[in-house]
Amino acid sequence: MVKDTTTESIILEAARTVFLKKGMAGARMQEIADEAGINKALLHYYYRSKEKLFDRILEEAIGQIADGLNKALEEEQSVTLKLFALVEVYLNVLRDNRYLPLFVLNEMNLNPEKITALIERKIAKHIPGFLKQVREEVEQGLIAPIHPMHLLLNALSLIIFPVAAYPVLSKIGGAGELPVFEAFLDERKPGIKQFITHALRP
Amino acid sequence: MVKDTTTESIILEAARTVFLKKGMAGARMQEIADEAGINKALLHYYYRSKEKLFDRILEEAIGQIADGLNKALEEEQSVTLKLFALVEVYLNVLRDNRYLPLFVLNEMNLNPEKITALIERKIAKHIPGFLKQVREEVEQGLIAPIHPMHLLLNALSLIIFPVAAYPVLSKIGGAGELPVFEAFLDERKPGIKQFITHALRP
DNA sequence: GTCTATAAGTAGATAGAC
DNA sequence: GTCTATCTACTTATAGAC
Repeated sequence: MVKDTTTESIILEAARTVFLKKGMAGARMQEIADEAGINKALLHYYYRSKEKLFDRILEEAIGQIADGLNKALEEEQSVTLKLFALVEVYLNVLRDNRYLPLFVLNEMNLNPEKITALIERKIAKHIPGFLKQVREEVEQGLIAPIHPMHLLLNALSLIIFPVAAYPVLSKIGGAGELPVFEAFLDERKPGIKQFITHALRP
Repeated sequence: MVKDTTTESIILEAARTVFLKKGMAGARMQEIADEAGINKALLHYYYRSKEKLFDRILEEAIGQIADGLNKALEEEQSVTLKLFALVEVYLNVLRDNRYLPLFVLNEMNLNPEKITALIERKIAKHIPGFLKQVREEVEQGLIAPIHPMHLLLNALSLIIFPVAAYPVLSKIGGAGELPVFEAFLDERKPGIKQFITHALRP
């Protein structure tokens, strides 16, 4: 993969870094310019306004989340294996984008209309099928009875929350300190899988 | 409970509403003044600066989280019942403060030093004891083997994430719509308890 | 395309009347 | 204590030289 070095992509990379960490309200065009090693005027030359630049980054972020969900749920597999795939896919994405969840959740609260438009068509492709599959496996006695939507929610919670909360968690760990971020994620993978597996035993 | 109607408490209530929803960077003193039905100058009369007012709200918010955790873990009960208590306590708090988790997580990312100082002494009182208890119950075969810290983390994830993500989740629900917020929380309580119970069966 | 300089608008904070 | 008016600093955005 050749790294893009055009001014435009350098700006996007810088905008990603700043917006993801600070959000729309907290980000400064000056900081993005500094991060990109250019000046403010050039940002406006490529993207007319802060909002347009932000929208670009936001759409990209939602795309990552949607892609992960769709990729994990589209394969023809058991419910358990689909959830395992979700663990793998998302934790790999989050390893390089630890601010992604908080960023999207935040902007959703501040600007529901904007995100709703982006999210509805991208996500939800494979969700109804997955929920149906859960109901079937429950009926067949393959997994313990559970509300399908809550199962998906539980899996997403176990995957995403610890990543988003890592900075806080590392402070309340008390005696048993939390390992550094990457090692922590490596621990979570089997931890989550085991927890889900146990919970779904019939 | 008699509602406090002093100017000071009216300001705090307004600041709570605005800061919790928009964060430090997104909040505007003018908006807080409007919400309180007073003017900007008066905010500065009571709290010298935006930051001082914000700090007051932040400390309060962290207090709520710490109190919930301590209250749930301090009783002399089994691991499972402590986690059940955590579900009850937190979901009751979050019912009236749905922005609480995102608010704290965000500000932690933006200003780690500030929160770290507040969090370390308040939280972590009962956590080491709880972790030890988990290890003991595992050894005694009362619950399935699990890493104590991950169990606590899993419980917190299942409780908090769906609340924080509710606005997004209600959009990706697809066919099976999510119920309104309060009803959703009522569903989560037994849902989480069941999931944890199943996962911990030896 | 990229820069410097600056305009225009906004937000936090203060002065001073009542 | 509470208000109106104002100051100062910051932020986005544009004009115009190179």
